[in-house]
Amino acid sequence: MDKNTKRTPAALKILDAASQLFYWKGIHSIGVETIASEAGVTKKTLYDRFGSKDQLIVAYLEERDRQWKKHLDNYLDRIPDDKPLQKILSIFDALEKWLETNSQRGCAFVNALAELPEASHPGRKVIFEEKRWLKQLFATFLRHLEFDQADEIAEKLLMLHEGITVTYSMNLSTNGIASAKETVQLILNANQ
Amino acid sequence: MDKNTKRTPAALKILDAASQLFYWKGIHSIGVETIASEAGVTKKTLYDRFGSKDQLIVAYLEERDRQWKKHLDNYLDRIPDDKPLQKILSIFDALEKWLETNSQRGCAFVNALAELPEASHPGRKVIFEEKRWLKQLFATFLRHLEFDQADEIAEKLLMLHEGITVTYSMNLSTNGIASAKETVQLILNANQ
DNA sequence: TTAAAAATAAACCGATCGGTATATTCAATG
DNA sequence: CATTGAATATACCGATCGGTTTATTTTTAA
Repeated sequence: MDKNTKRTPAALKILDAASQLFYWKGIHSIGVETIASEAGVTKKTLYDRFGSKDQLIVAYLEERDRQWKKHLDNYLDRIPDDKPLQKILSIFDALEKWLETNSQRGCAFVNALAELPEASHPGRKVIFEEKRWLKQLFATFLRHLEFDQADEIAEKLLMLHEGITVTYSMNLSTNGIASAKETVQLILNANQ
Repeated sequence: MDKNTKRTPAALKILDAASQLFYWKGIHSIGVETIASEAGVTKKTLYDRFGSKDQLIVAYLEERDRQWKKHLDNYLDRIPDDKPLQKILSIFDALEKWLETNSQRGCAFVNALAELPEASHPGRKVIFEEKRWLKQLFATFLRHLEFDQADEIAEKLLMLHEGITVTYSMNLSTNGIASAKETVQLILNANQ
């Protein structure tokens, strides 16, 4: 957000176009030429603002991260801080809505990781950090609930989170994510 | 396998090289030139045997499917047919070993789907069919166990299966897949 | 108002992409 | 032994890749 206010109008259009194209068509199948023309902008402008395709990829991932966290906050903020159980459940509600509106092609981070095998690519840091962050968010709420082994349970919840996303994108979750939420309840009940 | 016995030696070398390169480097970042040279073979031979890169991609996915099912059978065959519960659990044991030895970079099918956005690409059929098959395998064993709603529970198990794979590839499953197996037990106990 | 930053326009670069052509050699089988 | 399928070697194709260059115009702030 701080980062976005300092972006020029053309940079915003580029990031917008790149986000859609990268997500829906894949990172490597889309060329900078396509992104520039889709954004109604010159390739020169793209390179002046972002430096390289790799840096644009990083910006795309960071922006996706920002949007997901903003979306998630809309859900978390409605739950009072003394209801950590409901906070956890609301993460899955947020995910459900997110999948319906922004993620018909699966998790942008998982997909991007598939296309970024080089250990040194800076985009990978963004991806790993995003998942680690979510796991820690689960763990924090679990600790408030005074669960033993908060980290272990957080791991299970994260697994579910990722599993839903994959199956949803393959049209294998026939009941929306209701199945997943039942399993969440099961895990929480079992360890309390 | 029937398909593999009729493959020429060069075709086998090509498929072998392509499988490794596609899985570890991604489908679009690897060119046919690289595959041919890695296989110690001419590009002409590659095109004589596989026709196009897209058809080679399909062959790669079919071969991966064959190998996973063969690996899985090694586990399932050890369990007698009148123990469907243990059959289900052995699927997750098979997955654990599979992840350790063949899947450090996540699920080949999920990754490939990320790179094949076009609805008409024949590789997508292979991918969807693989997941649908696994879900049905779960459902079959659950029906033998006389579970109500075998399909719904199969869905939950598939979610776990996919979730493990994702978190494993991101080094987020600190206890191997022990956490996942606990959740499997939880699901099975809850619905019996 | 004026100077700097941002954006346009368009040509250009070497490298690589997937795929083809032609001509030659090798290996197996009837 | 002859035929045929498989493989090699190599040059080539147009298209596209990510990225650069130069020159000009527009926008924005001090």
